[in-house]
Order: sequence, then structure tokens, then C-alpha cells
Amino acid sequence: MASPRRTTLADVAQEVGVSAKTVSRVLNGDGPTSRETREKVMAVVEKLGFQPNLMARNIRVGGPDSTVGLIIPDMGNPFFGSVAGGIESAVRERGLTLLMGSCADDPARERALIDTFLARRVSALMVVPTVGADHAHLRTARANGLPVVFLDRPGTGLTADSVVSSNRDGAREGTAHLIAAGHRRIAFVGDRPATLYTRRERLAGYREALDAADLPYDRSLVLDCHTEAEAADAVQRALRDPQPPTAILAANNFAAMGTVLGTTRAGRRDVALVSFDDLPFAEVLEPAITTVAQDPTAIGTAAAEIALARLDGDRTRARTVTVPTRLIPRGSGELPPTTR
Amino acid sequence: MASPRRTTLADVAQEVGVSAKTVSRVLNGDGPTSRETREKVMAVVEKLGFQPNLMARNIRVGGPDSTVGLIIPDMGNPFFGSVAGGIESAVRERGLTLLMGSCADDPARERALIDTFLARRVSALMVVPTVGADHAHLRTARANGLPVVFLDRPGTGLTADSVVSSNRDGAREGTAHLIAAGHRRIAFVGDRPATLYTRRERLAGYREALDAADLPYDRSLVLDCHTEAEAADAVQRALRDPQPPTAILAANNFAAMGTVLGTTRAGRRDVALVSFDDLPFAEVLEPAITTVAQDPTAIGTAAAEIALARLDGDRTRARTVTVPTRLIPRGSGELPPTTR
DNA sequence: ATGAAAGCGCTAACAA
DNA sequence: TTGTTAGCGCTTTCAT
Repeated sequence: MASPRRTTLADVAQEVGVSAKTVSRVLNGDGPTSRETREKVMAVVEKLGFQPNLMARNIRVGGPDSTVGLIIPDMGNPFFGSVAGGIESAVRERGLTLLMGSCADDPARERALIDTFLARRVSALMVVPTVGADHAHLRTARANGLPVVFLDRPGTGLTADSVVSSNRDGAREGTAHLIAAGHRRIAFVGDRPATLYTRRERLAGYREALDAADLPYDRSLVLDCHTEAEAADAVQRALRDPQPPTAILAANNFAAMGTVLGTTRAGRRDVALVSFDDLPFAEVLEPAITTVAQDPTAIGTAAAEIALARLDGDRTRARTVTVPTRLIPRGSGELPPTTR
Repeated sequence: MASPRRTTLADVAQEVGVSAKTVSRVLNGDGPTSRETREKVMAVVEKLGFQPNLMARNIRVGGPDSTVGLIIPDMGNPFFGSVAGGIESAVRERGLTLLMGSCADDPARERALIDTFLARRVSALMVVPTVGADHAHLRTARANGLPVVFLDRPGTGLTADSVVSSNRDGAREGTAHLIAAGHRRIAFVGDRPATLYTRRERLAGYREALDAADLPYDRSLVLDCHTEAEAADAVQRALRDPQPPTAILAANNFAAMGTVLGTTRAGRRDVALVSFDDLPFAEVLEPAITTVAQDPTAIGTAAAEIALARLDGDRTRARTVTVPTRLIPRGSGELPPTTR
């Protein structure tokens, strides 16, 4: 029942007939070792299935572990997958391994994951902050030299590096695109809660575009939803209004999917849609959806670069990197609507 | 420049004026401690921002780390995100933390990640095997009591627990659905390489359905593709054939997206489609897409349950759990095609 | 309720 | 080229 004690470096050493340190030298390739010893050691390592205990190593060496921790709010969102991919390829070149965990939109869980990573002495910590989370407790770790980077949204209660999309500009451009096509009643479908950073920024961009065109800001055209289903319902309801929108700016991918669902269910093909964040089927839907594409991979890469620079001793003050978005016109919102 | 040595348990002890062991007792709540000591210790811990070094703890305690490792081939695929979510919620109840890494479809990278997790003494290891990877080297670890579970596909070179979808049955049902609607030329759009487990199984199911209906198996109707773009091209080409398919079974989500792209670009709305793996917009597209839905969360949960049972001492032989798929008819493939 | 000493698996520093 | 000793930060064991 009790599993046999795991093979240790000492076991290997004894079996080979050398000292532990020699085995260590062979495995880590630091000190000089004779070709013969090397071969014998490797053979025994293989035979015994020895796996060095990295924790024991790290504890002795004292430095941080060769991992980078990433915490995301939701595994189901492919946006974060792409972000992670960007980080991964950047840190891998430095021999670091990306480990990630999801907190499932739960601030307490985010805190627990942060502690887990800190306790395991990651080299750097990347966090996509969850709504309601506070990051003041990271102050000490950061002060002690741990690079901390916030992605997609700035952290709360802690000034640290962060990488975000050009939310405001992107939303402004997207809205302006609809306005240029002649729309005057444009709904904004955004995430909840309304205090969410990305939501606030994108709403601000939307308003800037309205202002620039001297269009009134109508609070009733701003819809809240956290899920695709909610967005679909909200959109269907809005379309039944006496003064319905003729176009919609969906402020994130879920909102956009819900919007498509909602307009489809309402049997409406004539509602123009611009989506913040690219969509899998943007090109295929009828009409094809114009998007304000983010670059999640670039966000990840930028974050990794900052973290690596910090590891290299960069002690300049915290900066915020803005990754530009790109408007991809795709039919929807391009032609003057029939209701013009 | 050199960051100050991190605060240790001993630092806290000295500051409070007690022994290290006492601080340890307070933090882990094992031995008895006076209320007064507890408060003083906690205060200093807070003040110094002390983070216990879990590696040092684990090394002394000897047991495995309180983490479960998951390796997936691709972060961009939301399917794996859902699988991870299933694992997460199941292991969390046991106080375990899920850590995952992506190998980006690279067998060498998978190997490195496995070694990383082994070296960090995870409690259990879950792997979605990457094409070309071999898992024989996991034998020792498994023999020493480490639970190893393969997801989505069985591992190579190692008999271990695995959890898979009912690929064959699902593909058969999906194909039968198309046949029942009157289709006789049904294309199969599957992943590359053709040796891929899921691809093989699903193709087998497709063939079973053809056989059952006495339809011929036409090799030219089997299309290979690893990306959405490849699938789109392949489908467009197939539709230009003298004897084009009237229906398509897409064997995974990328293939399905590509198929939708391909048929759309070809201006064909009359091609019936059944997709293995549910799609974001299945319901919205015209016509709505019938899917053979997998249950990725259930796959994750099942895998976690097996691993936990192993941790509890279950030493029965390796088993394979099959998670059923579910046919969701949604218009596409329901009505007799015009070409009947 | 608390402390002292020993030791987990490994490597730094010094020998030989 | 190799071995020895000490010690990383923590917990175990045994004392008090």
C-alpha cells in the first residue's frame, strides 16, 4: 500500500559507488566529470528511474523556481488561451516554464492561487485580475523583486506593470464605423459589472464616438450582460423597443455571440454589428461581422517581455503597455442600413 | 540590486521571540498554541509579509505536492479549457490545485513538461497526449504510485487510466442522422495525421454507419486537415468534384468551422453538416448545425475522480472510461436535401 | 504550551 | 576529477 520511498540522489550515488555530489555534478553539468563516471551515472539514473527533486534543489540554491505563474479568470474563454500562448513562447526561450491556473471568476480563489504560486517561488507572476479581487497583499513580494504583471486589466490596490488592449480607441473606432454607415441609434452591449475596467474603457470610447458625431448618449441603449444568454435576451428586448437600435457595438466576444443569437432569434438580419474581440465565425455569418480585433498573443508576449526585463534587473517604475486593436471591416456596418 | 533575502520562518520566530517550531505550529495548526502566541505570530507574519516556502515544507514532509499537473496540446482550443474546468472543480474539493501547461503540439515539449511536473512532485498527472509523444518513461513514476490519467486519447507505450469520448458511437450516430435524411454521398472531414486516435475512431464510426446502410465507402470523400483554413479549402475543392458530397461529417470543431467557411465561400447553403464537438454558433448559422456534442467537463471530472481514487489507494488495473456524446439535431441534416 | 536537535534531498564551499 | 561538510527552510521527534 505505502509506495516505496522515492529514489534519491544518494541512492543513485550508492549504486554507482560515487558520492552524491558527483551525481549532482553529472546531472547539472557544472563541475568536471570523467566520461566514464558520467556514463555509469546516467545508466543508473535510467535504471532506477531517478527523478531529481526540484524542490530540494531550489531550496538549496535559494533562487526562484524556473516557472512563471499565470492566473486567468476563466478557462473557457479562448482569449486567455491565446494570451497564455504568447507568454509561453516568450518565457520558454529563457528556459522558464509557464504554469497556469484558473480562478473561475472567484476572487478568493484568485488569492489562493496567488499564494500557491508565491509559496512555490515562481520567477514571475502574471495575473488577469478577477472582478472583486484585491492585490495589495502582493506588495511585499513585488518589493522583494518578484515581477508582477497584470494583463487585460490593471490590478487593484497595487501599482504594477500592466498590459492592456487599446480598449477606448478600439471602441471609438468601431462605433465611428457604424456612425459613418449612417447609424444614429447604436446600442452598447457590455459586460457586467459596469465597473469592470474593460467595460468602462470601451463604453468611454463608444461615448467619445457619439460625442464626436454630435449624437446623444442614450442610457437606455446601454445593455448589461455577463453571459451569452443574457446578451441574447437583452438584445431581443431592445429590438422590441419603440425606438430600437439599428446597430450594436458588442463590447466583448460573449456579448457578440449573444447579440448574434438575439438578432437571429428576432429574425433580424438588418441590424448592424461591430464586435470588440474577434469571433470564430465573424466571416461566415450573414452579414459578416465587422470586428475590433484584439491581439491576445501580443498581449501575452508584451507581458512576458516586461517580466523578463524585470528579472534582468530593470527597476524603472511600473509601466502600462497598450496593445493596439485593429478594425476589420467585414460587411456588417459597411453599407447604409435600410432604415437610414 | 540583489533582492534582500526572503523572510523565513526563523525570521518570524526571532521577531516574535519564540522558536521556529512554534511559528510552524501556529501556521499549520497542528500542535497546541496559546491564543496569545497565535495572535503575536500572525501579526508578525502580516507585518513581515512572510510567505511560507512550500518547497521546503514538502521536502521535509516527503509526500507529494498538493498540486495536480495537466498537460494539454493547445491552449487555443476551448475544448481543453472545459476539460481543465472539470478537473479543477473536482480536485479543488480535495484541497488540490490544478496547474497546467501547454506543449503546443510538440512531443519534446510535452516530455519536458512531464519532467517538470514530476520533478515538482505533483500528486497526480493528467495528460492529453500529443501526436508523436511516447509515455513509456512514465512507467517508473506510475509504478511508484503516481496516478497517471490520459484524457481524450490513450497514451502511447504505457498502460494507464484514460478517459475518452464515445468517438465511434457518436460518429456513427451523426452519420446515420445524415443517412436518415436521405444523403448518400457524405464526406468525412477529419484531423491529420490519419493515425490520430480520435480521428481513427470517428472514421470507424462513420464507416460503420455507411456499412449499416449499405452505402459504399468512398476514399475520395475522406478529407484531411489540421486547421480551419485547410478544412475550408478541402471542402471547397470537394464541392467542385463531379460527384460532390451532399452532406459532411466534420470530425472536430476546427474541421466544422472550416467546413462552414468552405461551404459559405462556395455559396452553398444546401450542404448538410453534422459536427463532432459542439460549436459556438451552431444554433445561429443557416442552417443551424446538428452536432455530436462531447462533454468536456464530464471528461475532466471523470479523470479527476479516477486520479483521486488512485490516491486513495485504488490499485485495480487501469481502466478506460468512455464519456457518452449526445446528438443535438438542429436543422442541418434534418430535412431531405434538394438533391435527393 | 513550547523548545532543541536532527534530518528531508539537494548543492555551495572547501578540501584532497 | 572527486569527496566532505555544512546548511537551505522547514517539520519531525523527543524533550521540558
